[in-house]
Amino acid sequence: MIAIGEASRQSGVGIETIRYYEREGIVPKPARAQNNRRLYSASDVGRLRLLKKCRDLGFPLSDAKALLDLSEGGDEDCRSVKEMAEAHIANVRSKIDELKRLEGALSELSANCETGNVSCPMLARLRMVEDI
Amino acid sequence: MIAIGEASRQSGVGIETIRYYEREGIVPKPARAQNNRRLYSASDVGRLRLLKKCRDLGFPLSDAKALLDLSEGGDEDCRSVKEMAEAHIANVRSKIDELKRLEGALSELSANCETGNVSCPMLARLRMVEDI
DNA sequence: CTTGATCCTGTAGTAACTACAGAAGATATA
DNA sequence: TATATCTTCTGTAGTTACTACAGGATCAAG
Repeated sequence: MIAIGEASRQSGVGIETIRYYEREGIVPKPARAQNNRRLYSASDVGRLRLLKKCRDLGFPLSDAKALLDLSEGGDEDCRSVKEMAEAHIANVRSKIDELKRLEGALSELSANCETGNVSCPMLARLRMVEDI
Repeated sequence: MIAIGEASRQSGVGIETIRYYEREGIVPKPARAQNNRRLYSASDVGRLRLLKKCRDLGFPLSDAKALLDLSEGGDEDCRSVKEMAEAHIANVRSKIDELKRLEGALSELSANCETGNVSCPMLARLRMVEDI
């Protein structure tokens, strides 16, 4: 059983975030030592690591929690996992598209901007762009 | 001079958001009718549209405000505009990369998940992934 | 025994909105 | 004219997912 700092190091989840997950009921309340400090087991750390991975993959915390619950439940309903993942993939793809268009628009704007100009043509363009 | 609902329609900025921008000092306080309702001019709407564009391009509100101020100021300092845009482009590019890796990881996970399975292999994988 | 690291609880702040509640005025229809 | 439905007003609180204190207790090392 390890303290919260070590659990944070091993899981990659910040100390304050671990306590926040506990407050929100995302993870169960951990054991406590006589001195009232939180004590984490290997499986507690495992839970935190799974949460971290889901969050890094961009799942909202609510989905991450659902995934965690499924993974605890034993009778994991594969369909809902797959559905969640696929909805999320679609999401990610449209975000990529959006950002690509954005990148194009921005670099075009920036290219037209000669450093040193007093009246900035980039702002002028910005005022007119319709096709973002 | 138009009411806030019409200004919202013409600018694409939500009514509550317009009032929020006003509270935060992002846009100047508009004129008021005798009945105390806000009245917007064409240039008020123009300001809102510029803000909308900046926000759609992903600039944080603080940058959007700076851009707006520059565009009002007449003596627009082109350099700071260009710098802002370029910092933002770098940002956008790294976000795209991140999302692409993410998309790969997710679709690999999802592909390994046969709908109907009781014990979901995707969750098993999720528990092990290191290379996000 | 003192220093510094770690931990505790509880509260408040962050970004950028969004969503009410409750009241007043405006517009359209019967 | 009465009624009903919109739109707007102010002010406050909620959202997401943390992050940052403040003020105090405890622990480990020298």
